Amino acid sequence: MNFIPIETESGTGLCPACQNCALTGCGFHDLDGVAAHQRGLALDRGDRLECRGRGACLQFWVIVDGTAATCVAFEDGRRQIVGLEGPGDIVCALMAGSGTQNWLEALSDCRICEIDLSQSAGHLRHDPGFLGATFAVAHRRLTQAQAHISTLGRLDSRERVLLFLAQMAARTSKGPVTLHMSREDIADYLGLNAETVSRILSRIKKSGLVKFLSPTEYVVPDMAEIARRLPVPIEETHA
Amino acid sequence: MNFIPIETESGTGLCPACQNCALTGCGFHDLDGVAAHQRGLALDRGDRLECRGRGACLQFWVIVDGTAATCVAFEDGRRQIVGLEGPGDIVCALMAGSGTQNWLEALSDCRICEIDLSQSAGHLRHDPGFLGATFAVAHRRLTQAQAHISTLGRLDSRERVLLFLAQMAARTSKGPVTLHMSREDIADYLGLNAETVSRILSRIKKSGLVKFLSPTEYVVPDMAEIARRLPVPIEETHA
DNA sequence: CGCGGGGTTGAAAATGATCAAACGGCGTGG
DNA sequence: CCACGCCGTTTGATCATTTTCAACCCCGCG
Repeated sequence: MNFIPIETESGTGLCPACQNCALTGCGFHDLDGVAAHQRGLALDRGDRLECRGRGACLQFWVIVDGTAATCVAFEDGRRQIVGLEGPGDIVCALMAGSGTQNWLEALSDCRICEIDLSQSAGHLRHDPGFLGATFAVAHRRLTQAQAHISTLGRLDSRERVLLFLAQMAARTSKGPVTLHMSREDIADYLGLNAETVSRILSRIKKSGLVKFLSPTEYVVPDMAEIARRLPVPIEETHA
Repeated sequence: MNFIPIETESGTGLCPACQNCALTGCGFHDLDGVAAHQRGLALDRGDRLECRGRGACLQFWVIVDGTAATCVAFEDGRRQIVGLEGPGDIVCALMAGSGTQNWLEALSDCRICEIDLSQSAGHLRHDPGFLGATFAVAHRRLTQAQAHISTLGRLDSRERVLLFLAQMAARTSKGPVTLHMSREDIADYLGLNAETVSRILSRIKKSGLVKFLSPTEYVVPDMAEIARRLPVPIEETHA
C-alpha cells in the first residue's frame, strides 16, 4: 500500500476523490468548520485496511477507483464478503461488525480517499449536517445489507449469480461490464464456492443471457430477460 | 390488531413501552420540544405492519412484548426474515429495504409502542439528539445485519441453528428460554426450511447440547460448550 | 370424536461442495 | 526468445448436505 498525493484544486478545495464523492453526495464537505484531514491511499489487490479503534471512529474511506470489499472472517478461516464497494461508496470502520475480525480489502488495485474527522469529534457530535450525512451512509448500507440477506437466504446459486451479474451491469453506465474481482471473491460475496460460481457462469454463458468477451468482461444483451428470471428487482445504485 | 391505551405516568411522561425503551436508551425522550404522538398496538400472531410511504418516514415502532420480524417477500412467495425484533428493539419503516415487499410481522402476540414524530419533521431534521438516536438505531441494525449475512453465507445448517439457540438464550436473562416462533419462522430467519430445522433440533437435542422441555422451551446446560462448536462469537444484545 | 395446525421423521431427489486434473495467460529467469 | 512455473479458471467425478414429498403424531378445540 502506498500513499498518493492529493492535489487540492484551487477553486473548490476538493481533492480528486472528493470531486467524486461530491457527485454521489457524501455530504462531508458541506460541513462548517470541520478540520478534515485527507490523504490518498493506493492499495494493491489483496491489501487490507483494518478497522482500528472501536468507539469514536470518525474515519471514512471513499472509494475512488477499483473494487473493494467489506470482509468478515471466522476463526477457522472462512471468509464472507459482507459488502462490495465501488467508486463513490463510503465506508466507515464503525459500519463494520464488532465480534469477529473484519476489514476492508482491495479486490483489485484501488485508490481510496481517507477522511479523518477525529480532530473535530466534539464539534461533530452536535453537527446536524454531519449526523445527517452519516445517517444517510449507514441507512444506505443497511438497505443493501438487508437485500443481501434475502439473496443469501432465499435465492439458489443460479439466481444469486444472475442477480450479481445484473447488478454489476446496472452499476456500469455503458459498454461491456468489467469484473474487478476473482471467482473466489464472487463466491465469498454470494456464499458459494469458486468452482460453483465458475460452473454457473458457464451455464449462463451457454444460455445466452450474458455474453463473455473474456473471463472478466461481459455484455448483457437483454436486461429485461434477466429481470424476468429473477424473483427480485435488480436494484440500481439507489441514490 | 387492536389499539391499546397508553397511560402516561405522571412524573416521567413515559408510557409503559417507553419505560422499556428508556432502559435500552432509544433516545427519543431526551428530545426538546418534540410533538410525539404515541399509541399502543396489540398485534396477534401473523399481523403485519406495512411500511408505508417512502421518503420522510418518522414513525418508529418499539417492541414491548413478544417477538416480531422484519420480513421480505419475493414475487413468488418466498419469505426471508431479515431481522428478529424482541422487547426493546426499535424498528423504523425507513430501516427496511425498498424494492421488494417488506413489513413487520408479529411472530407471536405482540405489544408495540408506535411513536409518530412526523409532526416535528422540520424541527428534527436539525436536531442533533434525534439524529444521533436514529443513527444509533441504524448502526445497531447494520451491525446485526452484517453478522447475519456472514451466518447465511458461511455457516452450515447445524451451525446456524446452534447459533440461533445460543443467541436466543443470551437474550433471556435467566431460566428456560422460550421460543415465541414456529419452526417455519426459524427456517425463514436462517435461510433453511422447516423440516431441516426440525431435524437439526432433534440432533442437537440428542447431542445433549440443549435440553428441550417442550417444542418451544429449552435450557442450555453449558453455553461455553456451544461456543466451542461455533466459529463465531455469540453476540449478546450488544448495547 | 373428528379436524386442523404445528411438529417430527423417512425416503428420494436436487443442489452445492470437495477433490482432482487440466488449461491458459503471464511474468520471470535462463 | 523460450521454457518454466504460478495463479486463476474450467471441467469432471464423487460426496455431503439440504430440499422435497409424504406419512404420521400430538394436542387443542369445536
